[in-house]
Amino acid sequence: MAGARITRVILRRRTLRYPLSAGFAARLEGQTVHRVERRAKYLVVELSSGDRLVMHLGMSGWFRVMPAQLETHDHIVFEMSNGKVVAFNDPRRFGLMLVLSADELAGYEPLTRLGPEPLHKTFDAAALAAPLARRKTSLKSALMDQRVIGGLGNIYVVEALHRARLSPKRLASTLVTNTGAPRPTLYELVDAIKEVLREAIRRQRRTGDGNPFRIYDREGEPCPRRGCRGTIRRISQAGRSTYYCPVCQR
DNA sequence: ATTGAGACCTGTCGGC
DNA sequence: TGCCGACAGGTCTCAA
Repeated sequence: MAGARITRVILRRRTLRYPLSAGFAARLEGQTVHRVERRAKYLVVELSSGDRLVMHLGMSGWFRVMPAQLETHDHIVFEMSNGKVVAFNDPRRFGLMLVLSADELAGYEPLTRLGPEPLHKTFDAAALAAPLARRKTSLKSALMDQRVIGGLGNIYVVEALHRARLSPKRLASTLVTNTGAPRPTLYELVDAIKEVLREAIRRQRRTGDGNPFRIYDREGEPCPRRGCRGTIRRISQAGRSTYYCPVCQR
């Protein structure tokens, strides 16, 4: 899409998580896409008009480029001046699309509230220490909070905690000393978070052949850590499934 | 102010 | 085969 003009927007469904605003398509048609950026789990498309198209995939949203044919849940279709057709497919309709002016974007709370980007150069143990110290909840729940760190979801929190050998049930504040300094385990967690994300980006997609994760959705399987004899367990935390090894994650 | 539960939707899967 | 409940990658709102 970047560099091309949006020639037509087809709304096959006018409501995703929210109803699309009146004039949604009109504000997009005729605009050239200057760039496509990402902030946490939000996609932000900068248009020649100065407007921004903000999108979120929710749970089940994804894009197909040049689909052979449109399917049931292809709710929004972008036709581009370079001939590309991009379809947004989202069965559960937890996804989101809206057009904001630059000013509106700057004040858009879901974005302004977000915590730091885990792959940004300045993200480190010190950046996590303060928000974790304040929390009275589990480490798992704290990392799921987008104000603490922007862009980690259930799968990658689970994977990072296993890699860092940290129990998801541990109190978030136990990774920080009483003077507010990161404990050694917090440095390991930060490294683990960066690793799981970089690996996921390298892999490009969740599904290829089977489950690509070490822990996620592997209840009952042996812990993959070398030398560990534990069995992966599934528990529920704040309504979400957590997978972990009770033997090596402490 | 923080936290967890429930809601929003549809599809899939396992058990009976 | 068919039905039913549980569960799914996220976020918002609400009550405690």
